Amino acid sequence: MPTTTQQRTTILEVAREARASKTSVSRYFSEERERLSPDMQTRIAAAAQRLGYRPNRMASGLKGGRSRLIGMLVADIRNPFSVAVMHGVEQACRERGLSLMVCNTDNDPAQEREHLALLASYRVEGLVINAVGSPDRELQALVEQGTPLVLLERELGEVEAEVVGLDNVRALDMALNHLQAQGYGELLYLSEPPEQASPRQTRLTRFHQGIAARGLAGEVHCRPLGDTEALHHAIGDFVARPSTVPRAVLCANGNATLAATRALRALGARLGEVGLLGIDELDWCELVGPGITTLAQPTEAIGRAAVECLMRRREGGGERIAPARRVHFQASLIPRGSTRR
Amino acid sequence: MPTTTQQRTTILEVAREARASKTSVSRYFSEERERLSPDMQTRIAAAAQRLGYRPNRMASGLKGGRSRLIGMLVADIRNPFSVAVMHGVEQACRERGLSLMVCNTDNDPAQEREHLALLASYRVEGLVINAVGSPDRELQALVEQGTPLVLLERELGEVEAEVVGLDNVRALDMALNHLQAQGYGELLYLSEPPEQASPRQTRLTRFHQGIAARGLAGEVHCRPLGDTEALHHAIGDFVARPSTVPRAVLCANGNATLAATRALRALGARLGEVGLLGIDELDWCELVGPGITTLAQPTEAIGRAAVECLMRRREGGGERIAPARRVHFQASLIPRGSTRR
DNA sequence: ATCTACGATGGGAACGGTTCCATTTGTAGA
DNA sequence: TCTACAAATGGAACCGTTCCCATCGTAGAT
Repeated sequence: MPTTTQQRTTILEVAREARASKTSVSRYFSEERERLSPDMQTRIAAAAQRLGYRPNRMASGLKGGRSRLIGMLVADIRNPFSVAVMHGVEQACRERGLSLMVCNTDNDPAQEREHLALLASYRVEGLVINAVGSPDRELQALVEQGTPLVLLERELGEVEAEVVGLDNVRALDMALNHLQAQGYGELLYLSEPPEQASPRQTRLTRFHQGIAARGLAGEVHCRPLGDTEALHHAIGDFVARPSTVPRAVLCANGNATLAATRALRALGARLGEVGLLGIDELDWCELVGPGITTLAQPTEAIGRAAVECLMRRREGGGERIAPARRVHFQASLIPRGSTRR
Repeated sequence: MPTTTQQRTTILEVAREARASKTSVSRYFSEERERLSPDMQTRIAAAAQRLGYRPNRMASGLKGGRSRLIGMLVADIRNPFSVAVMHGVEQACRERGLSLMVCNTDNDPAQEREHLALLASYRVEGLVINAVGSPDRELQALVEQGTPLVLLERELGEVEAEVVGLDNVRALDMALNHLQAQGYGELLYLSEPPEQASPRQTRLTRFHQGIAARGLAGEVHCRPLGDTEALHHAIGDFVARPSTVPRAVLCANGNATLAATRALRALGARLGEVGLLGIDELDWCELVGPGITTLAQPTEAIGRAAVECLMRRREGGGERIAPARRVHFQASLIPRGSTRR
């Protein structure tokens, strides 16, 4: 009883069926379809339909052909923000007839390198990167290979690539303005440890500048969020300290907001009495206590913009004229009860 | 000024550098490494290292060789449950030296077909599928082509493939037992419209059986969750209706839990007084009000199991002996304040 | 009428691997 | 000493495309 491992139809079979050469069939499935006579086109279409032909991407990827594939490297797939951006990327790709291949690096620089190499070997036509580490070498190789790159949020060393992301400076200003307007005078800034040139770094710096400019008191807790003990301790101290000025916690991203909310809950703090403002809007922010005030990022727009940059680059072809640019998006404030006293 | 489109190193260059044939180099990077003499191995390793060689997956995938690629089709990437499973899949893949290519279908059957074809054209060695529609034809083609399939949760028509997922019957029993034990006597079951053979269907059926067996009163709301108005109306009615028996809402998945929480909040209902139990554990369930009781799925385990099935199938090769199996996982109850009166 | 140009098509050499099969060499058994 | 066999290695065909270049008409220019 032979296993019917039916072979997929190849371009050659279609060619035979359509009484054409494989070159013509190849053309039909590429950008050069119009170069074929109408008669030829219908013949090929019919034959391909009849045989259920689909070009083998492996083969075409091999011989320099366009892969119609975009790669995306995500640092943490479990972060809703990343997923939302990814969704925007996806939609933009679909509209252009591109497919998206997503790799998650799980915040591990080693895996980042690994996956970058993988994507390169698939000859992706463009790459959207949300980096953890600094895989400069790999990225430089990709650039030299001619692959357009777009970095999310984070600029990387020497690599010549556009950066798409939030206008972090203005976002922090918005947050501080709001907190000050609501009467909070002592702030605790909560962030994961900022690496070099990351948005975390930008936000942190602006926090310092911002409180100085406004005459607010502020302190900072930058530890891995996994260290719950340190976190609870820090927040507990901050909340319990005797003072006449209302206090608020400012969270640098969604994970920080989650951690802070947990800590405040454990401490029995009333939201609003202790202010809480988070960067990144999440499903549940409206549901906790009086609602958590957030600064929402236009995630879909960021994703779409990334793909647009990619495409623009690709058109530009070898031209190295366009210098690496930064595309900034504005956050929008969603005020809720957690910053109302 | 020529663009330095530096070529990637090929197997041939490594072979030259190592004073070996490309066959040997190929062997070194495949399962047959031990067939090479120790001396040869070190030479090749050194050369590859020196030149930064990485095999081109496109090329190897072409000539019958294994692509070392697993595909995953996700119905809704924004669903945290899907992402969690995906994370399990990813880890299992990594441990086996496989790469994972993820496609999101955004709950659109058309895209589902499209992406399935795409993955097929990349000659993936296995496919983990979280289906929306019923792309039987495409799946059947893949099966005949010899690609191992694993379906998440959902069984599909004729397709011969393993199914990995929750033991929905027992999960519902657990939920009902808990609610009854906590004294809730009238239940509202909230679900998105169940399609054929979906886990939603299984859960719904068991709900009906379960309340009958326990002598509970129950009703069902199965509408798209996007229809907020209908939802609020239904929950409002349920809550406001005069009755002496405590009432609870049972949510069929994470999305339903979110929608129900919003509705209850809008209605000003106190959680616990009106019971709430959701299937799927989410980050925020512990944070809302007195905490929301959930039935957690072992998401990572499900993901890992899916990959294991795939690999087992692949070993089995042409053997069609092993019939399509179902791998069941047990949910675990996380009791919180939303089911405490 | 001849030349040129261009549009439509096809032939065949890559692309970078894998794999079948042949060759070389070392060694144990007869 | 001869044979047999296994281990180590290399040569070359092949996988399914794309792309360069050649071919063949035919229409417009000279």
